[in-house]
Amino acid sequence: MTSAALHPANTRTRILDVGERLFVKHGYDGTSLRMITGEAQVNLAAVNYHFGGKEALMEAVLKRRLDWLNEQRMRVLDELEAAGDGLPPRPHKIVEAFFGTLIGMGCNKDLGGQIFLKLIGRSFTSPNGFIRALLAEEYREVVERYKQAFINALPDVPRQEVAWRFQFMLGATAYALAGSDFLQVSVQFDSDELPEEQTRRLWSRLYSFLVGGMRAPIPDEDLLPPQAFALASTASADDDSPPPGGGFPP
Amino acid sequence: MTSAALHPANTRTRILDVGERLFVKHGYDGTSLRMITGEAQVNLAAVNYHFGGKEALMEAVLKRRLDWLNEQRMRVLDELEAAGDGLPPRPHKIVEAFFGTLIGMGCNKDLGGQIFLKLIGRSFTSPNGFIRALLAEEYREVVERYKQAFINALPDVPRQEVAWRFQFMLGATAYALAGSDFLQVSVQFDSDELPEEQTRRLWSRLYSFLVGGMRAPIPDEDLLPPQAFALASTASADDDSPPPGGGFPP
DNA sequence: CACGTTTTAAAATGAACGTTTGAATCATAC
DNA sequence: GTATGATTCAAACGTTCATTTTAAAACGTG
Repeated sequence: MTSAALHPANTRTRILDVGERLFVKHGYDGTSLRMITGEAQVNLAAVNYHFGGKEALMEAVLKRRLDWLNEQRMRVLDELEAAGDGLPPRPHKIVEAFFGTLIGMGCNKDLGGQIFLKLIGRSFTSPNGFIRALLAEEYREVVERYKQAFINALPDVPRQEVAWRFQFMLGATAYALAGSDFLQVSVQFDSDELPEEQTRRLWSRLYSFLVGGMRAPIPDEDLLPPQAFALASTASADDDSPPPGGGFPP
Repeated sequence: MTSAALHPANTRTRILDVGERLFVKHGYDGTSLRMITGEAQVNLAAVNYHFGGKEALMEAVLKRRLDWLNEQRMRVLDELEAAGDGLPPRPHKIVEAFFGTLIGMGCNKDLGGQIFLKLIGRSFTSPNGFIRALLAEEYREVVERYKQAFINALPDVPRQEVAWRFQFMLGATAYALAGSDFLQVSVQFDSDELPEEQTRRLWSRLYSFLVGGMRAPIPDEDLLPPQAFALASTASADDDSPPPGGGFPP
């Protein structure tokens, strides 16, 4: 008799919750089914029974949140366009609709909270192809619609440019969410601050940064990169000499 | 006799080159020493002999590029400050110095090219603690100096704000470099374009986005996030009902 | 040529991995 | 009470992993 009574939910949900947390902490490859089932206090075979395998579990973990998120995003954009009397929504409102909806999930434990924000932030650059493929498929419809909304809202900006800036915004957001140690070095957290309060501060700052980037002047096509581009002479990156004595080899 | 004559360099460098490429393709956890030594056509034990182990190999792969990159960054900022007659460099020149130096490496095969850009882009959010710790240590000095340069260049922007925007810029850059499939869906590449040309176009677009974000108005502290924040009623993310018939369980 | 460094080869270690299996257990309806 | 289907369980499967240990072979250099 394992003490399942201590836990809030059934086996399936417990696996999803623990899996979500451990996939964030150690990555997909770095998380074993034994770690998950051990912490969730369920049997090892339960994952295969309920989901069919490790990949299918990851898929279920992601879809549980993404389905809700993308429905919400569609609904918010619906309302935005309905309120405009035929006029396209302003760019900053579209930014708010797409990214604000995501960040908002960080304040709601029932929606995964900050754990899910980290998971989604890291999944975009996962080395596992099936994760990126799943995300691309889950996001395709929503991204297509929002991209069109941006294009309509910014008639003077070339379509290509809009697509790139969407990409940059996604990156700045995903990266801020992924929350590396790096951030904690470079940015001083008020350590006794609630996560929800942290998330709100993050949002106000991210929001103005994204809108600022989205409204930037169209880049000069002929802009030349700095001197570092295409320099070949000063580079001696390969070190063919043997390692210094005392280190390896022994 | 394995055909070592086909390869351009010695064992050490061949391991570093193949390791760099495979760590990008499959991630650190997803790359085995057998994959590396097999593709590099060196003995399995060579990694342990030359580097001491898998982690030490990853460390060597990263340091080979980062040492050069950070020296270059220091040098460029030196020149920028020397040319200013006591005046602090303009913000957009600092952006160019920090991120342009990085992007420029993508055009130089001897410096790792786009492979290294992807590696560094993904390493920041790696689930492996020692990788993030290594990056934090390698970047500490340079980031501290550039952050101070930004603060001097933007006397009206609070220090905290500068740190956050630095973080956002890093994210947008790292994410653009990590180059998920997502980007290739959302952005149409001219497929017969040279990687160097791609990198130059990326830079001009990224540059204007970053500068635009850096110059955005200071965010309103009391900005309230959209309706998605702290909503709890409509959420029913947990599905405790058994899976539908036909799927799992069998 | 001789010597120390580097590379190769093959084998073995112990641990951890995802997955499978068949029996035991539980809840529920007859 | 017992039959039934869903769930949980302990145990084992075969594979792969990083690492270590042998030893001999190839190499560059004084």
